[in-house]
Amino acid sequence: MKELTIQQKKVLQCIKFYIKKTGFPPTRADICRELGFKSPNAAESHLRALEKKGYITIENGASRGINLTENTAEKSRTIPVIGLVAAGSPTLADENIEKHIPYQESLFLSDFDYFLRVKGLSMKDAGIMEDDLVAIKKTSEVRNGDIVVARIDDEVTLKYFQSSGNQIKLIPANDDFDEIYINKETEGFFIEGKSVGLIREN
Amino acid sequence: MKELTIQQKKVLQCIKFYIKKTGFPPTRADICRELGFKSPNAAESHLRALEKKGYITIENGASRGINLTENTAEKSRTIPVIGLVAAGSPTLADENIEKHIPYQESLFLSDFDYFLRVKGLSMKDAGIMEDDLVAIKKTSEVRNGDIVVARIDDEVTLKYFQSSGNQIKLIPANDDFDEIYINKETEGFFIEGKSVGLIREN
DNA sequence: ATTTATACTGTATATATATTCAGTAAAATT
DNA sequence: AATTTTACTGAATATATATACAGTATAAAT
Repeated sequence: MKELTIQQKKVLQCIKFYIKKTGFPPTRADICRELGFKSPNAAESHLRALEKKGYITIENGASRGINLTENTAEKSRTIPVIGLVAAGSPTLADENIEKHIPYQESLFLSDFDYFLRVKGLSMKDAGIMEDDLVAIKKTSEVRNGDIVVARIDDEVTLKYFQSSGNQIKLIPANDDFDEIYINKETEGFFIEGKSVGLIREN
Repeated sequence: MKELTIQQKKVLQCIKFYIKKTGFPPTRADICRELGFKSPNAAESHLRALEKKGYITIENGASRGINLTENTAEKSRTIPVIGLVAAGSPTLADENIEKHIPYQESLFLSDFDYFLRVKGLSMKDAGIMEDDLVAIKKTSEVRNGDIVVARIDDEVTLKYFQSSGNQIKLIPANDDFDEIYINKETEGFFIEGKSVGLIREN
């Protein structure tokens, strides 16, 4: 989608805000009032620019006939689901994104950046099963006991985090798996984020 | 909230549908067209009735100045969280509702009626831990292998469902718990619903 | 028994609103 | 260097729209 100018962004924001506040779109005059324009044609031409760039549609002849385009409307944002593949980091790169699912703000207590699709049963005693979606917040600030997404070179795993001094222990929640010991300064080691919630689709 | 008449419901539905379709509310004339009225005053008086009963607000003088009230708008519905208490059934009675949380339609593949707050670890090997929220769809049509909410008199439990002939087996996912055997015709036995998903807040 | 609410038709109208036309000026693109 | 886009003011206007007023008729509430 074509980039918007600063003014066009302001007008678009104004429309979104107006709809949120009142439940219906603004008139040209409303936009002028909100943004300090003195001519309705200022609003009109911005609207036509937004239409041309595909951010809104305008129903000609109808009052308040502004409609936000699907990608413009924030009604239900979507969040990416990333597959936990043994080799390759869970970045937000397109090739790793499985799909997008709608989500509600405040679904979990903390906000988060993506869902990780769990492979394997290394965390089964923590109630994390194959194909579960773990909500991950991107951060490297984690505490002992947190369930973290750790990357060692190209290997990515979900484990309990435990550090003492310079040593870090990555503990699975399954007796069939072994603990992993790493030094904080080990090259190629990185904490991608931590789990803040979980969703399972039966 | 005061009950609506059949016609008023139709008008309200018409408004919702119009907004969904176009992105902005209808005019009086639009409503007349949709519902076959011949006078704009037919729409006008219905709108005033809906306003009086609290389903919409109308901004006087503004075109398309209709705003759906919070409880009317389905933007983000909330769904009740019911505590799974050993004695007492998970009905939607107010006294059993812990809180309401916002949820997004299509969060899970199937729709559901409430969240059940899990107590105990009888389903831990199925990845269902204490305090998890299990999305429950109210139904008595369940299949073998489904995780169901079963009620025996006042006792409510979450278990795997397994039936053969007239006998029903309720199987826990934890070796420390015993299976429960019941006859289909046993008095006081009832399937409240089945699990269609799970949410965990860390 | 009387009032109020429901459920409309039909006409009329003030005004809210989209939209066009005529300009000015700076910035970006070709 | 010429053209297009951006970013407005200012005025004018056809029409889209809310809304009031005058009726008719039935059902529900007080």
